[in-house]
Amino acid sequence: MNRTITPPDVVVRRLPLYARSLRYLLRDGILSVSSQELGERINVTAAQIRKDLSYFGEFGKQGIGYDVERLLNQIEHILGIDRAWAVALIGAGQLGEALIRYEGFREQGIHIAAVFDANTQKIGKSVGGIIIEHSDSMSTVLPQRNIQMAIIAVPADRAQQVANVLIKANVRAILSYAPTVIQVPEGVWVRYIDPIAILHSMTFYLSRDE
Amino acid sequence: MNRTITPPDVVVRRLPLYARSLRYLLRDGILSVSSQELGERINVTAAQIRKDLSYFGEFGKQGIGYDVERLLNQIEHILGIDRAWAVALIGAGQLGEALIRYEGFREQGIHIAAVFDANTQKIGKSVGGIIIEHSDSMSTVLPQRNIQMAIIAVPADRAQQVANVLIKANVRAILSYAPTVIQVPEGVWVRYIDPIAILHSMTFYLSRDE
DNA sequence: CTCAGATTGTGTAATATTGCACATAGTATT
DNA sequence: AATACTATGTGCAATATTACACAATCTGAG
Repeated sequence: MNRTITPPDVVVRRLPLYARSLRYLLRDGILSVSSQELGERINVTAAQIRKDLSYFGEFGKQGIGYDVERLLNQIEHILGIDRAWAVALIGAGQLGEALIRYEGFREQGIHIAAVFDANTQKIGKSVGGIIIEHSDSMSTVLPQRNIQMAIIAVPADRAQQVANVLIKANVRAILSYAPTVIQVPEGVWVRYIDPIAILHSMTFYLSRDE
Repeated sequence: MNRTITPPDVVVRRLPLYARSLRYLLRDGILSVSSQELGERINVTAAQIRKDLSYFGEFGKQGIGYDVERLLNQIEHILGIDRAWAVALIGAGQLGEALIRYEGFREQGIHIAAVFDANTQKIGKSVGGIIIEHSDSMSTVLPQRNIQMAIIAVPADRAQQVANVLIKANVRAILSYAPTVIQVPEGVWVRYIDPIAILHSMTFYLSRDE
């Protein structure tokens, strides 16, 4: 029985994809789905889906499959996304502004609750209904608003300093758009969005066979 | 000897990180680096770096380490990023515009050579010096300009259709920002940028210990 | 020219991840 | 109530990835 051991991170990373696919099924009025069908939609084998889910419990019915709405609710509960999360955004440049205006975050329970920038010109300015605050106020504002998650959208050479402040202010999950690896202590999670690295890894295959 | 077998994709994905770190070292005037030092900067073990590189050749000197500039050049050559790549961008919305204006792409040899949108209101408009063209012209324009790589920045429900057209037009590498899995035939590479999925996978750990 | 110190490249072991395949259990049909 | 289907949950096998550890090799000092 898998349920007794902690799920590998690869499994945790797939759960949001399962959840999203189930949301689309639900929207399309599909009430029931098999691991086979779900897998075909997201290019994951049926066995993998079943095994992944087995880390958290038994959610299907033999001979039938999964109740879409029920499984979605269960996964959302497992991930803790059955509630909204307050997130801080650091860096209100081109990218930062685009992120603030992106509707997808709020729709999926990601609530940008604070925006910080180091440029005094920008402080007090409102973007998408949110007032930009000065970076120096991070360490007081973050604990006040109980923010545990942050998005870094500053230049690479400032990312580590920003992360250090975040960590001191008890932020424990960071999504960084800065093209540099951030050092964090045990217990803090960092993930990266790195389009250039992705494109550069694909050029390998394009170069190869031509 | 590793060099005789094709490198696993995990290895290929790490190469751009090695390259970037080397670029930073070079910029800082550091001429030589050991696998140990390089690894500490990007949180990869020294053995992993050495083994990864061994898929492509021998680049270091025993007792010394690696010549930063030389290794960087070699990796850039392996990845095929020692030249510029023409990339198409599909979708000139909020996100698309931010991507066009992002300097990082051009600096790293990613040359946005065409921008398409389905909205006739936007056609002919110039963004960041590039004229937006109509999506219908993709199938003729892409082969003309010999574009093999594309970035999808359209809503989820249009992503698959766009991908289909791209593939017909011989695009073989796709970076998609749309929150949905795209089906592609053998020989076409797809990767995703999915900040919501990333944040949702981190909330798992935050929920867990509180 | 020899020795000490450093660091690579890699065979092999260890670990992690994925996939197979089947007993089990549910539904539908007759 | 028996049979035929279907699809789950999971033990185990297969594969993939990472880490270890050491012989080989380079440099520099004396």
